[in-house]
Parts: sequence; C-alpha cells; structure tokens
Amino acid sequence: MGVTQTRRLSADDWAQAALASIADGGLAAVAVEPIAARLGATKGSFYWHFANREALVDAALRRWEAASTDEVIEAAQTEPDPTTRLRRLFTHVVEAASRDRTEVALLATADHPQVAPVLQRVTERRVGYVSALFAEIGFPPEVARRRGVLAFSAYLGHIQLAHAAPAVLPSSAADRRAHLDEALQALLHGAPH
Amino acid sequence: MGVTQTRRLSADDWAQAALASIADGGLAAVAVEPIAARLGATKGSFYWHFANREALVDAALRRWEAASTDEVIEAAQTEPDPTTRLRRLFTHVVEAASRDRTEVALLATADHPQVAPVLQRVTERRVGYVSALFAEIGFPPEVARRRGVLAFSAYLGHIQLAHAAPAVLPSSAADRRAHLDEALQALLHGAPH
DNA sequence: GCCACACCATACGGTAGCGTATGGGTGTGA
DNA sequence: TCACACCCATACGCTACCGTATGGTGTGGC
Repeated sequence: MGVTQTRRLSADDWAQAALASIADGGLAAVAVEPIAARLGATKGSFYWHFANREALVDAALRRWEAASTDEVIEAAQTEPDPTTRLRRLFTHVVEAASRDRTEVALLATADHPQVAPVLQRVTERRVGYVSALFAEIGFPPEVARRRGVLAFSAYLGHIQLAHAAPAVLPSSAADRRAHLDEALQALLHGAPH
Repeated sequence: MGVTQTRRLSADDWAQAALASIADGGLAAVAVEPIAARLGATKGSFYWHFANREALVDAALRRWEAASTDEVIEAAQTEPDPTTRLRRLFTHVVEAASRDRTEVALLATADHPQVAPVLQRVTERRVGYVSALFAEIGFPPEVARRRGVLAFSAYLGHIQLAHAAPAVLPSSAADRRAHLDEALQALLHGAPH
C-alpha cells in the first residue's frame, strides 16, 4: 500500500518523465534533481542510467521525434478524399497541440543544438506531407509546395497564438468552424476539382 | 582613448542592454552579472538603478512594447492603396523579424508572467491593425477579422519557420517573391475591387 | 576648495543545479 | 548460500546566478 513505489526505474522511465517536463516547462525544466524528486528517486538512480543531462535530453527528443512522425500518419489516413483529409488533419493537429504543448515548448528552444536538428527533420517531414496533400488535390508541384508551406505556417502561427494570445482567436465553436472554413477556402482557392 | 568608457550608466542603458540580451539569448539571458560585464560595469551599478532583476525585465519589456507599436505605424502609412500597403507591411515585417529576433525570443517565453501581458497587448494591436486593413480593402467585418487573424498566423508561423527550419522556406529571391504572391493571393481571394 | 550625494566596485552569503565518489541493498545464477 | 552484477541513496565539490552590505570615488553646488 501507499503511494511510494519501490519499483526500480528504467532509462525509458526517465526519458518519458523528461519529455513530460519539456511539455510543461520547456527544455529548461529538464533538470535531473527535480525530475528525480518527481519520480520518487534521487540523482543516484539517474546517473546510473545516463551519462549526463545531455543524454537525457537526447533520449527525450528521440522519443518525441518518433511519436510525432507516427502521429501524422495515423491522423487521417482512412479518408479517401484529399480535401477532407486536409480539413481533418488541420482540426486534429490543432486540437492535439492545445492538449500537448511539447511542440510549442520545443519551438521555444529551436536554437538549442540538440533540439535544432530534431525540429528541422520533423518540420520538413510535416511540410512535405502537407505539400503532397496539395499536390494530390491537383495543384502543380511548385504551387502545392507553396500552399503547403503556407498552410504549415498558418498552423504554426495558430498554435503559437493559442498559446500566447488566445483572446484573438475565435472562442465559440461556431466561430472556430467559420475560421477554419475561411482558412481552408483561402488555402484551396483555385483548386482543380 | 581606449575602449573602456568611464561614463556612468543610466537605467535606460541597462534596459537597452537587457533588451539586446533578450534578442540574442531569450529572457534567460537577462542576467545581471553577464550584462554588467557586457556594459563594463558590475552589479553594484545595477542595484543602484534597479531594485532587482524583475524590474530590469520590466523595463526592457516596456521598451519593446513601445518600440513595437511605433514600428507598425511607421511601416507603410504613406501608401494609399490598402492592398499594396498589406504587401509592403508583410515584406517589411518579415524582414524586420529576421534582423531583430526579439519577437521570436519573447514568443519563446510567452508563459512568463511578465512577458504574457505585453505579448497579448502587442498581438492584439497587430491583429487589429491587419484586420482593419482587410476591412479597408472591402471585406465585411467578420471576414476581415478572420483574414486578419489568418494573415497574422501565417506571419507568426513564417518567422518561426525562418528561425527553426529555414531550409523549408524558399531560398532564392524569386522564389520568395512567388511565395509572397501566393500567400497574398490566397489571403485576398474574393476581394472586392 | 570642500562637502554632499549620486554612482559604483568589492566582498560576502544564499540557492539551484550538474556531476562524482562511495557505499549499501537486492535479486539471481552457480 | 554466496558472489556478483545491478540499481540506488547520500554526501560532497563546483559553477552561475541573485541579492546585500559596505566602502570608495567623482562632480556639482556653494
């Protein structure tokens, strides 16, 4: 009984806890002692599993990169029509970002030498995916690419707004829907049918 | 002669240096001792002008808020046509953000209790301005607002991309122009003439 | 020419975090 | 059951920073 678990910890437990710390406190919140306390352990445990803090950050980022690539695939793969797939992707990904703040938190430390390459890879994959979607809809490659970058920019800016100044975003469900319609209409204008 | 200046420092000198630190190291870089070293002074000077670090951060943010409101006004006020004004605003503000990283840096600490209200005010003002521009172009108020929010989202996302994954953005001047055209075309589609 | 005050340097104590050293406990295979 | 690898706690030194205490210096007003 009792809350304290006598179970031993694995390296993965630490990585998971580190990722959770990133999500709600940014990269700076990945601190060995606080996380140890959160896990009900001490640094002694940590330094057995990892060489140093850098290795922990690396493990957490590896975890995030893997998860964030799986996620995109899972999102809307069932939907045959690419246009509705784009809409579903948008709604899903915006909602996901408001639940899980990891992406915004990592964006906040895009400069960091360990974060930068991960963020670049994930971003390029995502932009590539959205661009492919526009191509599938029927836009010529260069246009599709530009629309894809624009769509991803709008997404990034949106989650940033939701985080920094939610008051400017529509609050009611109806307004949010109208906003999404407006955005999709703009991004898809001139689409071949 | 010599580099070392015997001049005394003002509170404003400190605020300016703090803002510069934010620009190239984020809020965490606002540390008394490093800035003192950078100014060729010591903490003794600082704690004469300010009560503590919090007051310094406050002064720096105040400076930024003032500067960032003046800036928008100055940008494109001479241009009579609102559509070209929008285009000029876009190009100006994107280029400004790549020179001066303060906005991205502050966005990275949008959670911070001192930063949050400043960021909200500035964001609301800017979104309001762009929305007004769309209204002036001829869109009905609700549509103009949505287009304004969308345009600002695209802007935010763009400068974020330029910072975190510049490889996905167009590199040549011609491609950048094509990208801007595409974005404006999307944002302005269905505009009354 | 001197005094007072604005301005600043130096020295100190305190905190949070990183990393190391060292020893103790615990399970498991021989 | 004994040894040894595995896992962890405690204690320590180190660094970077915040804030305070205290004394020193230059300069304007008289």
